[in-house]
Amino acid sequence: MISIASLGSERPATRVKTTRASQLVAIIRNSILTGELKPGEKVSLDELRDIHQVSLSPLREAISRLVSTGLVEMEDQRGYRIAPVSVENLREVVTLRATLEEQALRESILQADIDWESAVLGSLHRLTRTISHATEPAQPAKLIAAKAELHAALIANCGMPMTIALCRSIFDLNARYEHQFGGELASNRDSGAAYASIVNAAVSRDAETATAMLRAHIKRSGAALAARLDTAAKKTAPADTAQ
Amino acid sequence: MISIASLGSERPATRVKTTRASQLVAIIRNSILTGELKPGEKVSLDELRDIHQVSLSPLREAISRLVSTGLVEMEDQRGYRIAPVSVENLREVVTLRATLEEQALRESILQADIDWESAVLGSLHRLTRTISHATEPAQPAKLIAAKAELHAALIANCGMPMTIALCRSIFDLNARYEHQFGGELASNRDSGAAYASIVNAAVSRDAETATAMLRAHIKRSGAALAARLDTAAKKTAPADTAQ
DNA sequence: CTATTATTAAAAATCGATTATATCAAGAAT
DNA sequence: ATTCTTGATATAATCGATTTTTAATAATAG
Repeated sequence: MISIASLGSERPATRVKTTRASQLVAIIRNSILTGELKPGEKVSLDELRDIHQVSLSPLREAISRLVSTGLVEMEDQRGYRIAPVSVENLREVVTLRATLEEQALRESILQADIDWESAVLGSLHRLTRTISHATEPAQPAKLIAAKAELHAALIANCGMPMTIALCRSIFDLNARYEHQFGGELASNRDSGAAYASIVNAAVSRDAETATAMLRAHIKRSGAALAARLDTAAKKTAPADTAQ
Repeated sequence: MISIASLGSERPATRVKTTRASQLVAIIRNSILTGELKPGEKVSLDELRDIHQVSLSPLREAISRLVSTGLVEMEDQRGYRIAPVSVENLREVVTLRATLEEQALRESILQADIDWESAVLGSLHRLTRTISHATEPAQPAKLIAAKAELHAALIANCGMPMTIALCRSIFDLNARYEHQFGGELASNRDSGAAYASIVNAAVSRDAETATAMLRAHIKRSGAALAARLDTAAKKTAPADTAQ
């Protein structure tokens, strides 16, 4: 039954309506992940208000939600700042990722069904194609998005909603470091093979192999990021004591 | 160099000034933990606004922060509700607690120093005395607070701030179930002994024993809660299909 | 000249009111 | 009688302005 009213321009067919706060969360999150908003930088609410043409209420709401993901930090009466990056933070992020994703993947495999396997293989395919198409090193965003999708697909079947949300947040924290160091094709092709092995073990319902390889992969890529972060830090500030 | 100024009363060791939003977080969190605000219940912002005599801005801010701890759930355009309780949720909470606290405790022990050991033993003492004083079964709040303090002390030395914050949030989610089922003295005395063993292993820097016992303790008390939750659910709604 | 206190400008927090959305109830049409 | 539409009401989301707090600067006493 299609009514006249539903054909009007007032209401779009699909439910695209969302709150300003939710839209802002997505936009600002992306700005942080891409480094447009730099780590450690103070968040100027006035400035963001101007840029996105919104009032303070939804903006505060959005920032508040980003605080809960760890991308933004707050201090009472002193406002917000983009969460800083550091080797210590990266280490913790990698440790948490390894632990939580391992546990979630194991549970996903235990409850494996055809829908889940299909989704995982689909995500692997997208990632593989994204890697082979990525001859441009200047476009890491799509690659990271494809990785995010695969990681999410792997753990989606674990039946633990909080764990899934946590893994997503922590993946974002990790992604910020990956964005910072651009796309290095060599390591990407390596990780493509690694992902294929992990997925293969997962759909074969070999939980031990799959979780061990996932953990190893997270640790390995984390170590590579840490090494690059360390050299970058030494280059930009060889003997920095102030600030 | 100790200046006169630093000896004045101007600067307290901890920050005493807080925002209304932060005060509300503490108050409402407590209302949820004690069950005053019931699981699954819709959060009436107007009502809370009336009760606490504040405007919507700090109230929304506070609720928003509680969403990030998992105590409150939100849906766009449809407001907030107190996170419901369920055996599935309890299982996930216990799983997450066991995993995260185990990892954090191991790291704490690896970096052990005298300050940390002293704080842990202090917290154990407080918990022990709280248990022995708790002849009133109607006062589980103090007991839970003492447990929270000890758990926090155990992992405080791990050097992973996000993990510490996560553990605190998840402990709260677990505490809600404990509040629901009051203080059962027998199990409390048992857990007193268990805690003593854990602390003993921890300060002896026996990470393997300490973490294994902590994990076992979390799982065991979680299983006890699950059993009681299950019987309670069957009692109140033997054949509940609606709602 | 240094250190403390007063002044002021910027930013955060909060408020009261407005706008948009969803839920519920009643009536009309099939 | 049941379903659909329409209107009324309640609640969520947002706005612009006000109050409070902090940070920076100037003034002053030692």
